[in-house]
Amino acid sequence: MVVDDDREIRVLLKQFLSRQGYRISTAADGEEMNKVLGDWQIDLIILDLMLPGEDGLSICRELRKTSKTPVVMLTVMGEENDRIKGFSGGADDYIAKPFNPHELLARIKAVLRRTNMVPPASQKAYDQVLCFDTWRLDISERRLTSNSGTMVDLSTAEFDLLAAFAERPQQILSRDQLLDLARGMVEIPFDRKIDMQVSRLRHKIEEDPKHPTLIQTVRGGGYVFTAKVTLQGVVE
Amino acid sequence: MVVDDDREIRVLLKQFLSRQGYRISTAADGEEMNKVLGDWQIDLIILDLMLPGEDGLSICRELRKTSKTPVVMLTVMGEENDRIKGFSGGADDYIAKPFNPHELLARIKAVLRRTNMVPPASQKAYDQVLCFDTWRLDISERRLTSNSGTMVDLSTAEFDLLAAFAERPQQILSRDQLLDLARGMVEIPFDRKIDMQVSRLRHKIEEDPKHPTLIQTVRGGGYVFTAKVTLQGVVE
DNA sequence: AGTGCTGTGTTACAAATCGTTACAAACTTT
DNA sequence: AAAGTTTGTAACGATTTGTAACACAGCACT
Repeated sequence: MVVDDDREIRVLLKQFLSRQGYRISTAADGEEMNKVLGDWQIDLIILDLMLPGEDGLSICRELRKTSKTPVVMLTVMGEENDRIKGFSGGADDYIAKPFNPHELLARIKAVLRRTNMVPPASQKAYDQVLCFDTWRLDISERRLTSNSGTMVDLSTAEFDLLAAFAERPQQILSRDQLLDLARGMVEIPFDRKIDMQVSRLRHKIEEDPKHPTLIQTVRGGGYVFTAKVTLQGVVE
Repeated sequence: MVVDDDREIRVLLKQFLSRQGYRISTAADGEEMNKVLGDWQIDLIILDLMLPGEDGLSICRELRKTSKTPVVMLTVMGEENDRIKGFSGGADDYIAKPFNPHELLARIKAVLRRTNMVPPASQKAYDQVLCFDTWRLDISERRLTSNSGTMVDLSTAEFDLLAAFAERPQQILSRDQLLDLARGMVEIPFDRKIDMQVSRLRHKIEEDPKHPTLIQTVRGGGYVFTAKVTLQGVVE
């Protein structure tokens, strides 16, 4: 369960973690959280420290009196005191916003393992290879190769951006969405980070970066990955 | 968690108990122990009675004021008074040095059972050989061999790091997590230990350490073991 | 068609992060 | 005790990422 007053975070975490095989409930505050807890068996709670009304820390403390459900606390970057307080409130782990969803996933898995709960099905979800144009993008091996077999060095940001695109072809993705999907970050006004990364990625994968065919610009809207993407599962 | 000023005991107990399926943090004195307790959920503390600075007995008494974490006290052979003092300080059990690690394990299990905590899954899970790329990693024999049968010398740290990776493939592991998983240590700010160990390990297992395919860097996130890992169980 | 405004692409450079080298300290083996 | 090995630290180099500024493209209005 994801407890955060920021609707965008709730929606995006639900989408991301659902794709990893988890079933996600969401709540905007402590009251809603307790209602969900009353109705559903919850294996782990991702709880924002800064909530309106009752804050995450006291919610966590109250929860600890009656429940052993593991808690991963979302804090504000750099607040070491909040981190320590989170643990003293009974949290099992913490992660600072802005965060990379993959790191959150790793922490969730670690916490569940620590509490002897079985992660969802397997890592098969990660054994996917996405094929487009003359490229093969291996998500679990974090590798891009051309059809002829030669590997292209992609930086962390470039790989994550390309993965976000390839997983959602033919959808216009705003800069805000791309930042969140690829980097787990929140956009600030007039932010040009994504434009820079798109330009760099185009230089690595487009035949003619000045006239891109894979990643196309939607003026005022963001970018769209227009390549036809096919999923090539790896047979075991 | 193992609290003992004797580094040898810390390392050996960590290795032995890790092989039994426990995750071990270590501390050299009470101050370090409290730091670890502030950051991590600890199920049981193995605490040496004779510590520099504040002794184990008073550490245990202080701990008992704020925590129910079970404590197994390490005492000196023949000190009946220490044994009695240990219990009066709140220890849950004691064992005299020099001790048989298997007896310590039995006492740990007994204490955990008494406090209704479930030990981790069976130790069968640890009689395992993990295969990836052209390598075979034997966890219980602590050995890495190539598919052609030649052995590679790995130092303790290198082996533990590789095991941590191979047991959690496709998951981004932060430096903090790696330090904990592989070394039972807590990261200090701007710590580069893991980076150094990763570099050394890459030189031993990667085909081209400058363009690593097994251990990949996630900038700002840590490292991820992207090799496909298969479990080859050892037939009993 | 011309003009002005807004949005995007690119370049240059600075900042941040990670990889490597060298060497010292700690540990292990002979 | 000496030699060998492992680990950690500091500093420098390499790579990645972000920012700012300028150039160019697209769109709306006249």
